[in-house]
Amino acid sequence: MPKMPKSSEPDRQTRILDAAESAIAESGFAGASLRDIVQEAQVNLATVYYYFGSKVGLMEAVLKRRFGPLRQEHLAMLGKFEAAARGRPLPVEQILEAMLLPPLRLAAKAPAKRQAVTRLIGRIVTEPNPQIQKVLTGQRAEVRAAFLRALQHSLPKASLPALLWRVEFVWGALAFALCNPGKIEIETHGACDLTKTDEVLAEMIHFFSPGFRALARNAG
Amino acid sequence: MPKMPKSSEPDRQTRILDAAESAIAESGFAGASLRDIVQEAQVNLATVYYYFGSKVGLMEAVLKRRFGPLRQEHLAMLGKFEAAARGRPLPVEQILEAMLLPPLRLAAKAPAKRQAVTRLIGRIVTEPNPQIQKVLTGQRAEVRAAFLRALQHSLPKASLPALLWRVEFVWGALAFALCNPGKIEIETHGACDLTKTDEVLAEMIHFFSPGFRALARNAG
DNA sequence: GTCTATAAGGAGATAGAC
DNA sequence: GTCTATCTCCTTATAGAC
Repeated sequence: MPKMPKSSEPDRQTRILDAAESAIAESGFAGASLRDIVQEAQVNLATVYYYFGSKVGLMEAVLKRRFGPLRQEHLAMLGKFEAAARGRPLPVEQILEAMLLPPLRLAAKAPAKRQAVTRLIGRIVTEPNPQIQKVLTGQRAEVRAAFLRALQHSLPKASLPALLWRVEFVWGALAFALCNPGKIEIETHGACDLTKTDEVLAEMIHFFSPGFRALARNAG
Repeated sequence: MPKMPKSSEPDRQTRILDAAESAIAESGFAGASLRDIVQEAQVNLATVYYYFGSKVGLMEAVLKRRFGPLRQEHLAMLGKFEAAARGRPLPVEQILEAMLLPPLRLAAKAPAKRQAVTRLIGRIVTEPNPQIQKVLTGQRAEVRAAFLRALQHSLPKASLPALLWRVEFVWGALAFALCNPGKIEIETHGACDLTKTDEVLAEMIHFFSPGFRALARNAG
């Protein structure tokens, strides 16, 4: 049975992953240095190599820790809705909720970690490095395919490119909102608050669903 | 009269800016190294310091070269539509066109530079470094304010937060689509092609305008 | 598992010759 | 304006003691 320290700090691997997440958020994957990371995590430099093998290994572990569970939540939520619908098409509002709510919940975490988690999303989205991308493209494709299937079922008259573009646009709006934590709040003088998950979710669903429903009428 | 070499390569400053743009696209602001940049630009390391003073100075120059003109195009296009409307509210489709077309045009540049330019947009969007952000926040605020005014004029019943969120969502969808050049094309097996500016513009306008128009009816 | 010590090279920046 | 040479510090990574 692994140790569970009664109080204070998490174990070394977790501290390293947390620190790495912060460093990536601040400086990107290439700019994040192991020395900054081990200082913040209060571990020795060699500890990183013992647990993660290399810098790339650590980066991959950082991504897997967050995005593995996220993928599962996406598929689980969509599956729950589909099971309840018993083969009938889902309303686009439900499909959007299954797309948006898991990442919004992830972003509503404890304030100390919130900025690191959300900015990590932004760093990934814009990272062309193949070694980093490879960790995520597989599961991204799986999640996108699931949502695309649901949308095609609900909007049979819509063309495939129209749906593909719209899925990209929704991901983009979400990623952009998430990866600028604090900035949107400041620039809108508090009118927009990303931590109010329910409000943001409602706003996004109200904004996007008419654009999807328009595809039900004409061939899009 | 400054030299204009008859053929071949642009001048040193331009070569450095181009190379820096590529390096930022690949590795981010922190990860881009001057040594990689000068090698690609085929200039001596000291040349960077002669023309740009420091790494930060070079980064700022890279941003200003692209985003100064972009801001002007945004305001010019919106102003043109508003002049033609003579005080009457603009259709949301026109406001969206003025938001979307200038960046889409920028992204449709010569193939060699296209990826660097579009990924630069992504890198900026996700960069929390204050020194980098400071270069852009001012003009971003000006452009956003202009579009917000136009939207409030066209949709007087809409609440301010509803409009602010929607503007963020549109920017996000655009930035996300732009900063993944090539990836969307591949993942959709060619169904989505970012270089077809007119198609992408039409797709985005069709997707977003119903969500704005919905605000004309109810208080959003 | 955790540490010290160190290798081997890359980083930004500058002085000074031409 | 352009270049060489160099300073100083930081980088990833590893060998080996405990």
